[in-house]
Amino acid sequence: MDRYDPQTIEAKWQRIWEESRAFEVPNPEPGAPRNERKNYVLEMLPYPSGRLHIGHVLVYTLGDVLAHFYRRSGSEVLRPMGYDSFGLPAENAAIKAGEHPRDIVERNIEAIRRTMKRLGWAIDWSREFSTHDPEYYRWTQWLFLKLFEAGHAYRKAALVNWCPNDQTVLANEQVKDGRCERCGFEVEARKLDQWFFRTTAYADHLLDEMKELDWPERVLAMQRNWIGRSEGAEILFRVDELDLDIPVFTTRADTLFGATFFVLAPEHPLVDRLAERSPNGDEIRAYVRKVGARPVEQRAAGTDKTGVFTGFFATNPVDDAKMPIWIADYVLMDYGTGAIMAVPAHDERDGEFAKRFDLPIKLVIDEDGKLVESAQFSGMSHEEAVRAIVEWLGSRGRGRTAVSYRLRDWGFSRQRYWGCPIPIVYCDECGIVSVPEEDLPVLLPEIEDYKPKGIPPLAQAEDWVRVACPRCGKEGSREVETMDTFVDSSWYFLRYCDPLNDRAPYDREIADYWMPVDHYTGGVDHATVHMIYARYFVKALNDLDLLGHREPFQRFFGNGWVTQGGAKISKRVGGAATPDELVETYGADPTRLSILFIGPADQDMEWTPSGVEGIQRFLRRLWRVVVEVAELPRGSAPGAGALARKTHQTIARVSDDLGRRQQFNTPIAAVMELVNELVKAPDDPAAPFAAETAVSLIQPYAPHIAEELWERLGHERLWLQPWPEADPTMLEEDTFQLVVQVNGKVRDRLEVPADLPEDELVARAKASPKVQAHLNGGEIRQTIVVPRKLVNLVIG
RNA sequence: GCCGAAGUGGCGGAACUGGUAGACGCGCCGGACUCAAAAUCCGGUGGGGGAAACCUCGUGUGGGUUCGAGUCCCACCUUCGGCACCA
Repeated sequence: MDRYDPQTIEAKWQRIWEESRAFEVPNPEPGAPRNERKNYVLEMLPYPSGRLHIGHVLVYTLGDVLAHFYRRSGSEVLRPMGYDSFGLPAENAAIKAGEHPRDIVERNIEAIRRTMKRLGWAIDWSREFSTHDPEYYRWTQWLFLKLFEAGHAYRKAALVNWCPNDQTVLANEQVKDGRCERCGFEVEARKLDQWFFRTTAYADHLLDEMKELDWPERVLAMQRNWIGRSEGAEILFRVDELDLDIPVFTTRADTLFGATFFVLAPEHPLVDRLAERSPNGDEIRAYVRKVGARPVEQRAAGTDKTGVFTGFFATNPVDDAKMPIWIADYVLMDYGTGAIMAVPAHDERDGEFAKRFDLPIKLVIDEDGKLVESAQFSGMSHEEAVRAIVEWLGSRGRGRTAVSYRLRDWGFSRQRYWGCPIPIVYCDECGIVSVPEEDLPVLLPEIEDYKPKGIPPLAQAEDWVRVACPRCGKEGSREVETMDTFVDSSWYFLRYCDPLNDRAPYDREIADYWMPVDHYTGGVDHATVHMIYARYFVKALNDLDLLGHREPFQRFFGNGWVTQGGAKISKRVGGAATPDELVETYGADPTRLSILFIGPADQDMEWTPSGVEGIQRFLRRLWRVVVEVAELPRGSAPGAGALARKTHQTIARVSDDLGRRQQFNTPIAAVMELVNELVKAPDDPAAPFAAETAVSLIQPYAPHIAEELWERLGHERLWLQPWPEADPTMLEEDTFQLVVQVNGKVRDRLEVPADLPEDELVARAKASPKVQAHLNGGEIRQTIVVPRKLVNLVIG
């Protein structure tokens, strides 16, 4: 008998799958009815700034298991793959290596593809693309133009992180403790005109439409936090000297009588006017200039509060008290209205500020949470008072209920080279002009030096920048900023539906057929940014009538982190085993099984080689026993013995775990149990059935060995075989172990026929000598019978 | 501070709707095969007591509901994750 040799059989079956294009799936014919059996299985696409690591093996194997399971269960499965190949990490790696980012990225893609094929993942390779392909980003640009023309994309001045030493804009991730990650210089804030998508316009849609999603609660909670909807009121405060009203957002209208001063954000539009008319205008201007140079992220909590008095007063609408107006950087311009009423007694930050500048503190809520010193509202609870005060203000035209969000508009300009060019021309006459559709793609130009230095690198490509205005024909200049890579990944799942389309990003009918993604898998670290943006994109496209769906990802599975030696694996950690090394050492099937066997895939896990060794033992056992069974003469029907029942039970368990429970470790244990039983009884009439079933059930996890053994059992193309179905009548044993409890404690276990009536169960329970000993002749007050489980005798 | 998830043997983890706690695997112990080793196979393996039958304790802590709680309820502790000068 030959031994299990993973390398040989894996190469064999990978060649067969490739030659037969086993996992390609055709698109529907035009006009085809919607297929209820379609199933779009997708995992987040890899970022090719490096090679694959064990974390990828987990995600893509998990997707693979589902794809095989759903396909064999009768679904038409779409499972594509691509590469998120634009972006900063690739560009930084390129700068470091002195190479072109394209060369680095394409070399990595080659290596990643090879690794993916060695792991035997069942991917439809005919749909593969990279986001840096002009044929892809052409359509990224096209979609941008649609959004721009519909008013979803706009330009406004916004602060960026600026490193004065490197003369460049830094992404937030490149700023550590207020300093440039590379050179250590203190980061400054600079105001730049930049591109934004109006994600805030979708805040309520993003929130409300989450209800339809089949996502883990923790991920939904993350998105809710990120959107940060809070309900409160907008209240107008009068400034008599300036003859104007300043609106304020508050969730604590009940504390209005405790407001003792008023604060504006340094960027508030009224600040200039106040400075102009104020005796200490110079001081105000100096303060605003000073704090304005600090990035908003650096105005951190915990540091001493700073501020400046303007000399003006606002009037409290409830009691006409005069409140001094201050300017302080603890108030943020981009939340609420950029102005607050300060209630030092009941707000920690206002309290700190009041102590620092010796401002009055007025208590308006007592220990019982009731209002005091609040005129006719005194004695009310928090909820009552909020409602009553806002109503009172409303009747005088001084306030109304309002909602505020933490979510910001998505700033997607990047002052970098390696990204999708923004198809816009600036013209002195016409302003901001779209590049006409027929001129797409706007190709990323080749430039000498793409290192960042003060101006965006694309500005160096002068011939490229100078271009005739598409509208008036006079000389204009191209947009030199590029798009955030999250734009690329906000619609890639649509392109997979129709990746070769050269007339549109996708055919609407085809996208509507495959979408939404039925099963999305990826790291929870992308649960907010990427998955909020993708949801926003799909909703916006839906509103533009470019798509028939409003959500991209119906079901989401957030996989855990894989650690090795305690370190989180994101890049290649020294000493960590790579997927290629694992495949060479153990084989693809053992690697795939062991990563999913460690534990629940949605929790963090530690990868250790000892796990693979256990899996290898299991696969060798499987191999031996199946080959042994295959060589025996084919006997009679499986019958209804213990092994046949165990086999049906295993089918039911594995199917339920994969389909309903989304549990990926326990099916492996279930098949191991079955194989253990089979090893004990290879001569059982049900042995061939058990062997075939074990092979069939393990196929999604270990497709190579499964295919090889399937062939040896005299069949072919297991990957096309229907998923096994359990016979419900075979799931129950004809006897069961009756648990007998006395006062809830297990005292005996009796093997009894399954069809025994209840009174007989009780009779047998009482007859047990062990039970007798514990009954002690006492009177039985209550008898509980759980059919097919237990009898509990309660004595006094 | 607000929101969310999780605490079970030496280890990773099972136990789905309240009903035999510890499936499966790792490790460890003992045995078989072997000149020996590897591989493989068989048996054992939560703590305490007992020669044994068996008894007893046991799922982060303290209460509660229930005939019965790892599972439900209340309070607390710890760990991890998200948000956070967000008014």
